[in-house]
Amino acid sequence: MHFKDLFIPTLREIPREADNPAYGLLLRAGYIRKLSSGIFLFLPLGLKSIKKIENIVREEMNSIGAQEMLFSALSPKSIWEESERWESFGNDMFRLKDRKGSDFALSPTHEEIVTFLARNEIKSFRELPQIWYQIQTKFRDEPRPRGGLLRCREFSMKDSYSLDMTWEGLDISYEKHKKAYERIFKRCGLKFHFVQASSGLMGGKESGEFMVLSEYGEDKLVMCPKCGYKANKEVAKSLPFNESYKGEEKKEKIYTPGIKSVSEVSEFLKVPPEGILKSILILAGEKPYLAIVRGDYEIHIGKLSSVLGQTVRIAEPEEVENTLGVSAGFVGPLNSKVPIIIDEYAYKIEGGVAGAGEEDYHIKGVTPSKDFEIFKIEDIREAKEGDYCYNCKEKLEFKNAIEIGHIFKLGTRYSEKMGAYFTDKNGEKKPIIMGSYGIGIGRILLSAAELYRDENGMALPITISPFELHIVDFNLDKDTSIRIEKELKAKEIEYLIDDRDESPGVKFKDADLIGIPVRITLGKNIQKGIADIYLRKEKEKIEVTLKDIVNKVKEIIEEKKKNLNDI
RNA sequence: CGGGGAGUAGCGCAGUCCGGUUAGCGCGCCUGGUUCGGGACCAGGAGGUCAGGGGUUCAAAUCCCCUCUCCCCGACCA
Repeated sequence: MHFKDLFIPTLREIPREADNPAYGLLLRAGYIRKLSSGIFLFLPLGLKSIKKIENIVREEMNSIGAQEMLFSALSPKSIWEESERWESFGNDMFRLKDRKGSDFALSPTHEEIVTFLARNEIKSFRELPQIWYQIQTKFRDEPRPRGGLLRCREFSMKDSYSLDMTWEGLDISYEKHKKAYERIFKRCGLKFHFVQASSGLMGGKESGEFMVLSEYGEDKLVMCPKCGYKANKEVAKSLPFNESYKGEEKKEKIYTPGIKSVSEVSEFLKVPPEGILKSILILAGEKPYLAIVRGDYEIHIGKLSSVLGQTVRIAEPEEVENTLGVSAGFVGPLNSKVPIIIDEYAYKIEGGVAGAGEEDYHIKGVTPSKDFEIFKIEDIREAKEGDYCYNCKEKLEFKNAIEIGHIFKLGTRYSEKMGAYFTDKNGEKKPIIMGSYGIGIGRILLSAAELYRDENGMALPITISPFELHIVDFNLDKDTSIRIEKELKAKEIEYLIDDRDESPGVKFKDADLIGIPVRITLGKNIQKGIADIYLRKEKEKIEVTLKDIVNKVKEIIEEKKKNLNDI
């Protein structure tokens, strides 16, 4: 391919909208353009990369027996009502009406659609298991799109769904996906981590995420450098960095007018935050609970949701007053009217401070293990910087990361709600056991750009680079160029030849920016029968005779591909 | 949804506070010439509803009101 024949609008400067370097590079290198917040156009180079990524995904999905399909982007309200997600997706779902006024969604994910297909078509255990996948555009009306391809409102995703008849079967499907994902990301040249994750809105039993470390990532990873424990902060278990609080156990009610927050109480009563029982009213559906954590921690809605088996939210101030008859800030666990879920470390407090459950009063000397009735003792606090590893007590590391893949064991949530049942060997009707597995295609590109960028541009892994070879041609000897091009074609090397009438500097700068991993320069050395090979990432220059150059390049390319593809 | 910032040529920006020639600069673009191993040089040139709408004024990029778009931060932790 000739540079002139491709639309590659490179930019000299970083567009102002680029909020992270990798995104800035993709814009500058002419891979993508933004149409609107969180909505992108893929230009020739970007599309070529995306297609290569998709093909790797396809190959690996097919290798585990997954079958490619294509579902619809539009979906009717009715199936979302069946799963009760028309509500729970809330504003994140793009909705529209057809001419008759019926409601539709631009699908943010496809569990409902798969379940619809499965319940209509899968009748017998003989038809199971199945793994179905597609590469499709998803739509999510993100409250705040950002980072270019990081968080989009319209984005391409590979999503697959496993249908099994047993829980053991689900475990196998999950493991298959995990292995396939590892191969996919390795072949795409990414350095990644597999971590425990939360299943959030999807619902389900177990889930794991594939993460690429990056300071621009939106997810927080918790990692133990010693034992290798890795988890998303949303589910991370940890040990508090300080000892459990022991205070005076004599109870004393203290007048604390207007003193509400932990920091205010801490200062006013001269008690450290870890000696304060922070009581927060949460609602699981209609049902209220009091969640208690140590004052130096935050409660974690996700963990609470999994403890209670349903989505919970923190009550509004008015709801607090209506339910407990006291304003937020003085809520306390003594004589609580609602069941108490206490964090395992708040439970260890002896003689701590809590709200008195009475306006403008706090109470000292509270010991959870003696003073009030407890519904559950659980880990419901958010891990924080400074905490120690639950397993080995090493200090945990907190790092930002980009989520590139997520695998879930869904279980029977969708099949039961939507009626996807099969008949087993014994003639019994059973819900299909499902799994759901996603990969963000665009995020792979962005992550690669992030991982392999330098001050001049990027150096994409050869497997996902739009081309394998970039030729900077100074047009000094047409015959040689033509001959080399012929040879490249014969050897099936994907090349981009820059024979534009531009100054050398411009061509080199563009080549560095675009990031094709192998380059040859056809310049002055041609007269001596020599051309230069330059390895973009390694920044190595090799001089080779014109006679051997194509063979040498082929060798390098094959070597690079082998390193990534051999698993 | 709340708060902050921004919108001026394809891109990056100045000008706006304090209204007043023909709205500038760098890069890019076009023409001609010279160059040609790291974003070349010379000469000439094109390109603007100053986000949109309304208002104030003799006069608005500049002041006021409304709308749209984009970016950043936050979103109930008592």
